[in-house]
Amino acid sequence: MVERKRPASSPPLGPGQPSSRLRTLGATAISGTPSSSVASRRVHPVNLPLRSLGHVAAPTRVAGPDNGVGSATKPSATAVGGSGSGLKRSATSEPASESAVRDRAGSNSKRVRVGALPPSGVVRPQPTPAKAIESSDESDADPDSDDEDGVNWEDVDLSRQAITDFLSSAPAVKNTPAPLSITLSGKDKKPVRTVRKITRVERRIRWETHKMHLLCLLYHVSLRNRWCNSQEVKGNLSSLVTQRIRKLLIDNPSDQPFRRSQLFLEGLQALSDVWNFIHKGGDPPMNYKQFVVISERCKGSRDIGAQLFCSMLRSIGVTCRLVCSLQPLPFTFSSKEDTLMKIPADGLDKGIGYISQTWLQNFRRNVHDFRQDEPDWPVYWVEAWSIARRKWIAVDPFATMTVGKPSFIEPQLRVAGNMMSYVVGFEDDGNCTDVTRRYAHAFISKTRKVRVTGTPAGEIWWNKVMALFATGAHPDRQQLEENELRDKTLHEPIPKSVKDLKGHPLYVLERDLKRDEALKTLRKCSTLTNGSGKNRKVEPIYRREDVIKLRSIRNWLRLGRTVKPEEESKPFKYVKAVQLPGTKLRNARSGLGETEVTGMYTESQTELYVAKPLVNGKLVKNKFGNIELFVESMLPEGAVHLPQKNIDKAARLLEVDYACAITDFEYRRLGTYAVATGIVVAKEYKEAVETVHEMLVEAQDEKATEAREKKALKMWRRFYQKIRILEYVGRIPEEEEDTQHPMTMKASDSSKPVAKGVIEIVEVDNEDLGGPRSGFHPVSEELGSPENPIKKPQSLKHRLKTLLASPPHSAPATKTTDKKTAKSKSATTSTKAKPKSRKTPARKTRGRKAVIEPSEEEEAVESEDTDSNPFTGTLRGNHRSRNHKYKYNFDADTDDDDDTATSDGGGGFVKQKQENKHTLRRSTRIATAAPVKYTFGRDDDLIDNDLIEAQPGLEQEEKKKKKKQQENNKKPSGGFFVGSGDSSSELSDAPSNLSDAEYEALVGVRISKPKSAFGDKMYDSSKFFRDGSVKPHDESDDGDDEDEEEEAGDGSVQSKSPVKMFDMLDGVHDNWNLDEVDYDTNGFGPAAENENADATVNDQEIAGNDAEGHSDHNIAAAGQLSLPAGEGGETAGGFLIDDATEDTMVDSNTMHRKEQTPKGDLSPMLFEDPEDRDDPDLDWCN
DNA sequence: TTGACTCAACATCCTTTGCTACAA
DNA sequence: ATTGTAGCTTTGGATGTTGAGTCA
Repeated sequence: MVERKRPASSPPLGPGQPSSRLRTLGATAISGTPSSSVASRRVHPVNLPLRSLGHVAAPTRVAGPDNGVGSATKPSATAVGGSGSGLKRSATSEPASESAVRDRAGSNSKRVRVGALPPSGVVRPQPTPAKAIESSDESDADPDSDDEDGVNWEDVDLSRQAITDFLSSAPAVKNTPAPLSITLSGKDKKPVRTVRKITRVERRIRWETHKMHLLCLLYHVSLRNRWCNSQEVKGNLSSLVTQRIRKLLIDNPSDQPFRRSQLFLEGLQALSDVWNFIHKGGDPPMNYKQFVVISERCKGSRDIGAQLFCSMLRSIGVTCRLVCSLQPLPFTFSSKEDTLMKIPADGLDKGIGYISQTWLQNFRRNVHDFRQDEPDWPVYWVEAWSIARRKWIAVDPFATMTVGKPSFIEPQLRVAGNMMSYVVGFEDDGNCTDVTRRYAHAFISKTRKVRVTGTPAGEIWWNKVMALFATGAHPDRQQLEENELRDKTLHEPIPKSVKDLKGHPLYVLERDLKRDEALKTLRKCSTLTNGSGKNRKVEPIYRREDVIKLRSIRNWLRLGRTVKPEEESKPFKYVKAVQLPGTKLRNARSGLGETEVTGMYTESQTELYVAKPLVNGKLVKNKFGNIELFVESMLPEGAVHLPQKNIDKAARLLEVDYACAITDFEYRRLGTYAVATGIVVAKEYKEAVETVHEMLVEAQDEKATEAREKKALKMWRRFYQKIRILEYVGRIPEEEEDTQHPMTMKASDSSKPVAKGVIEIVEVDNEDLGGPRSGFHPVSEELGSPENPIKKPQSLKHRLKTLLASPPHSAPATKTTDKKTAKSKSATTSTKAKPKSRKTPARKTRGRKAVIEPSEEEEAVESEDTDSNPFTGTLRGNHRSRNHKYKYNFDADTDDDDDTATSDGGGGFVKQKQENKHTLRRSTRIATAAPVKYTFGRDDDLIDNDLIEAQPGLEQEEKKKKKKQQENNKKPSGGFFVGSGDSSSELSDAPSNLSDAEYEALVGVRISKPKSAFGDKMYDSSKFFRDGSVKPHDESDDGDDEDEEEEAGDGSVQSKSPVKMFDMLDGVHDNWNLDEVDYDTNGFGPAAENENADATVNDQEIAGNDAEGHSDHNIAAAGQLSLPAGEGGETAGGFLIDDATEDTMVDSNTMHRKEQTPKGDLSPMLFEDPEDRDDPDLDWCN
């Protein structure tokens, strides 16, 4: 019935079973230690099948009509796990009565049915599977709580009888409809052998448990060793040592060494004979006091005896070690382990496939009551240092009763409860030494395999552990011992079995050679004879040192070596070729046949790879246009490897010959792909390329800094706005609420002020207050509604267009600007096609791709670019080409388009570099000043124009600023506009928690003083809101602008009667103005309306100037405008620079910046970024 | 009883130079 | 229209390892 074999009652596996003695003693250390927690984890899976049942585990296990295993096992497990106390009960009612199990199973019949579900593929109606599964899920709703609640693994009866009864019962299984017989009844077919699955998790658990147990045991021995040093204990024991024995043991340097050695051994033997009253059996866990008591009574186990023996030796001054053969739980799996139950390993319980009875018992039996008879081999003994022989003498006074015979101490077989795998000796100073090699007969071939040191990682771990206990107090002694142990290991006999030879570090069978291994010489050192009679086989055994590593040509190349030409036809051996599917496919496509075999070569058949040198200063690349550089020695002579990221951009910019350096390969689904790390260039270009690269990086950093500053400013701004709003709403006098105030409008959604609504406004607008126009916008724009999703990318565009069509105060300028922009765009488009018509720019190589040199045509285009007017379409039209050449990236480290890009001067590298250095230096300033100029809050094009417009002549500027200042004195300098001049004044004068100086301190930029955004015009907000909230337009426009998107998003409406906003602005009130006012509120006041008009002119002028020959109008413009500020400080030409000129300066800088940065980077920072809403960093602002 | 052998199930090694959608 | 880049998806056969089971 039971298909899965469970070994007949066999004693628990030796290796897995800790010594009872050690266990007893170790219980102190182990009980309640992680070991037990692991144990509980191991037991806990008993509960898991419940969950597994829902998944109906392993059909293969649920096999056959008489395949009781699958069905029986699982339901059993179910029952056990289902109750969570099933094993408990069976433990108490020993053996578990069949009826009890039946009852349990019967009461859980639903589960059992689920567990007995047919395997997948069997067409069989499943009785209420959902319910069943649900049921099982319910019952296993909280496996952890089960664990906590009560499955105490220590209470589980793991006796063989109980388990057998338990497993063989499970009547519910018998009563279960036989779904299993349908599918897998193979009549007389031999049942398929089921192989126990040992999952990786399970293996890992054992491995970790093993290590943990080792640590516990080590600590335990360490503790006992310390107790042995106790004066109390030593005092109790020293009286047992007779004078004769003392005389024998105490070294007399005047004697002959041999005699001294003999006397010492005699003394040890004599002392061993003193003590023979140690009883058999285990010791309960004890504390130090009990240990002292035992030392007085001299009654205890052999383990205690050995410890006291050690103490006794120390009491008379003999240097000795307390030696212990640690018995950790094994990490290996043995077929002789009595498997308790199989637990279906499904997706959830993967890894906990089996519970080993033996394994668990090893925990259980830590209790001294479970002690068995003493084995014949010790777990504790002593090593005494013979001064005369300069050697450690093993003394086992109680088990083997030997002195100086270490080979007697290892158990001959792996007897139950005593496997020698780790033998450690603790000296009186606590120094611990691993002395396993002294006692293990076959340390390399056998013992090594059951130690963690069998793997490199394990070796490292063990060395670390040993280092913890090492004092290094006696290096000479340690060195002597190490030599002795190494010598012993090297002289271990050659194994006489295939098993022991496998993986042996010194010897090898030819059959065990791996695919890429070979014997360089057939130097036989022994033979292995197998079988008898006609099956007798004799195999030669070779030395491992004769094994050499072979590699294919490609793999040697990976190591920087190439197969000698004369050896290529003579591989050391052939192996079957391995090709990836992708490679196969490629070969098939290209008509290449599959290679059947691969030649493998030894290192002696190879030589150092020497890359082809440069030819005429050009790198010799492979067919992919790259250079393979798996090791540095593969670098061509005269070339250098520049591994910096994205440095190829610099090389392309410089138009120097370079090649991507292929340093590795990635293996992916569809093939292997080269990994390029930097580039290879001729040495002479190194400095230039690196310099350019540094500049690119610098530009990138600037960009990042700018973004950071923007973000910081944004956060402060939101915070500041809210504070101001709060302050303001707290200050609005009752009478002022009669005014048509947007806030009150918003609160009441009518023109009637509602005093209490003010507070509500703040709350309602909580989210949107953080927006760029927080609280200063028409309600209709501020809040979205469920019907009107926030994100309406085109609405702003439309709005702006509307604005531009009939702006209240700067319509001509705006129109002009718009036209110009359109014209520019048009020109851009038309001229962009120009290079394309000539030739499509070569696509930038991407790592592995070959580098395509620019053609002459492109170069011609490039030269045209140089001559082109920076503000003409020609330039823009060639932009892509230049972009390809990274002309603009040089400055801004971006490849993005820039429609307002200006000429880079058209010079060569040096010139370009110098100019750009200047530019970069300026751009730093520009970057910091950039936030200020973004106060327009319009489309990028508009901004551009504004910025351009804002570069008037100084004279004009001066006048304008003066005028504006006057306006500022009259008008509210910030905040939104309200109908009442008084109230606006109230608002504008509202104290701010953040001064401009604070802003400056924060972001390191100079902030212009607030200006009036409205000039002399007074705005009637009631007009604005006369039709209630407005809904932003949602027209299909380009929608490119994120800011527009943002505006649209903010502009979503909660209004009941949305009206197209801009249609009713009457050219007086527009959102733009509101924006401006809002920005003014924050001290980022935009140019006044007149400015806009003037600026347009100035823009044209500047453009004209540029057209007349400014190679870098930015520099010119900036120089023109910024110099006074830089030199003259705050004033220049009699007006405040921070008020007006600085704005202008910023504008000019913005122009400059814009030409360097992609369009997207020009997002007005004072527009709320859509992402801000979800940005946790900004949450505190809300 | 032990070890060789086979089987089964995984784990690991070996291989060794794109494509596409989308955003700018 | 062009170009840069993120993301895709995680091969699959051979070999090696380990434990179960059988047999000599």
